[in-house]
Amino acid sequence: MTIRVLVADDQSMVRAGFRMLLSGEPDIDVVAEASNGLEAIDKAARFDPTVVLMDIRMPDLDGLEATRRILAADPDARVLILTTFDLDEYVYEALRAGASGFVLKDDPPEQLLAAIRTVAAGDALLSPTITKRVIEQFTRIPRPAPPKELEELTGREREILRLVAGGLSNAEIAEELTISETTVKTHVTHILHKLHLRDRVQAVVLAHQTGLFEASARPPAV
Amino acid sequence: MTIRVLVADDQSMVRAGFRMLLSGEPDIDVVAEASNGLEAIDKAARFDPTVVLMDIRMPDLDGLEATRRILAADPDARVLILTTFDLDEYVYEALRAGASGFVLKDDPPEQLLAAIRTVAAGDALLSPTITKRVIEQFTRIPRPAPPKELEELTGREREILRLVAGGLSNAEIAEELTISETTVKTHVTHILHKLHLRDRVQAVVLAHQTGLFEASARPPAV
DNA sequence: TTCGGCCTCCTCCCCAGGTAGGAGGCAGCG
DNA sequence: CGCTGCCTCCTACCTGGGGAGGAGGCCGAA
Repeated sequence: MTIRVLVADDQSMVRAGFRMLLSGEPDIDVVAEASNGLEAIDKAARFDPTVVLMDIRMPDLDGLEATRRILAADPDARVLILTTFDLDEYVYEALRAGASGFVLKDDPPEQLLAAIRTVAAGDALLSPTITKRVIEQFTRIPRPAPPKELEELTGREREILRLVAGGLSNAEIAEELTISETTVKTHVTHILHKLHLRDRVQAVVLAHQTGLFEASARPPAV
Repeated sequence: MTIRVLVADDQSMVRAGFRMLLSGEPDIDVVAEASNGLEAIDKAARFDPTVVLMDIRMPDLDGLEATRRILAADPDARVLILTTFDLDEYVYEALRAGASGFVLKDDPPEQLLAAIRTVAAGDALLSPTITKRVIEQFTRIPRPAPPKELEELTGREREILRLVAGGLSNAEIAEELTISETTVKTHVTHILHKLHLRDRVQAVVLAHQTGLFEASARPPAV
């Protein structure tokens, strides 16, 4: 099964470069090109590529917004962001927009190919320099002292609170912990009562002010 | 310049496997082995390896604590964490402990080799499946990296956002600013769209993480 | 003057989230 | 043994919040 690629970049030289690079790979086909965001959305819909290689800086509509819209239309679409600059803000933006990966145009060709295959396989990938920064972001932590009332929470409740503080909905939390949404609601209700809070929004505020969120950001449980 | 590797894993078969795998690489030498955390710390100090391949589950002292201590002794040390299960909830803890990367033992050999070289070069790396999870975690949560969109907010919108971040309901905000609740809703809707957020909960998370919520610290009444 | 951005307010509609109340399973403890 | 706390899940109900869409007034820039 060949990997169908859409190349979206406003510079024709870059597109040509990718065509050239990818033409040497038997398992990868470039099925379309786009020179701006709007075109990318259109072609993505019409050619249904396995992977969209997306530049960020493009006329008409930038790659980030284009990514958002493509993902909105087809949540299963995979977008691999290409960029020349390794500016942080774009990374976070891109990830939040739903991109599956982020590579630099001057990464070595084998890395680019590997990235395309990785993303096509449904995994995610960041180029190493980017990974490093993401990890650094992720890692730095403050930690004040928690109010004693927090201690009245059971282990499970604290776990739930952490996820609530991460901005997750009850449904997402349920999926995360593989329990029913009803159960999540029960826990949330108990948390609110114990902490004398009105709604989850206040719980988020409290969690962040006590540093509980940063202190214990937890991974998804697959 | 060859890459000097220390392999720390309690299973001798795993150590042997790595010796075998790495012996085929001219630029990589296994200079020492350790079968538990304490030994790993000791050998790391004595052999000064370029990269430490570290298992998490080990007797005496687990890989996370060993990583912390090695990093404490030598901040430039590079530790690449190995794990068997990709459900390992220790990913984040490992990163926080200062590990440079995280790979699965059953990743394809080329990936493992690439990981070692990447880490040796001073970059960071997560295996694709792990990256995917980190990203998922990362994306549903509005993240730091002050989104430039924050600047696109009008003065009024920012004012509203601050109050939202304080845990106030729309009605309370309306009263606070002596405008109608409808107007507040309109502003909130605009804020969410501009920042690409789903609901006010995520807005609160974002506001707190970007430090936007400084002055008007009005915690939810205990 | 016209145009666009901002602030204000409205209606109609839907759903996620919170409340109330109950219930079964399980483990630890006196 | 029975009691208690925790986790799990359920139904039924109501409301706050968010989406969509429209609208009028004010002000500064072109």
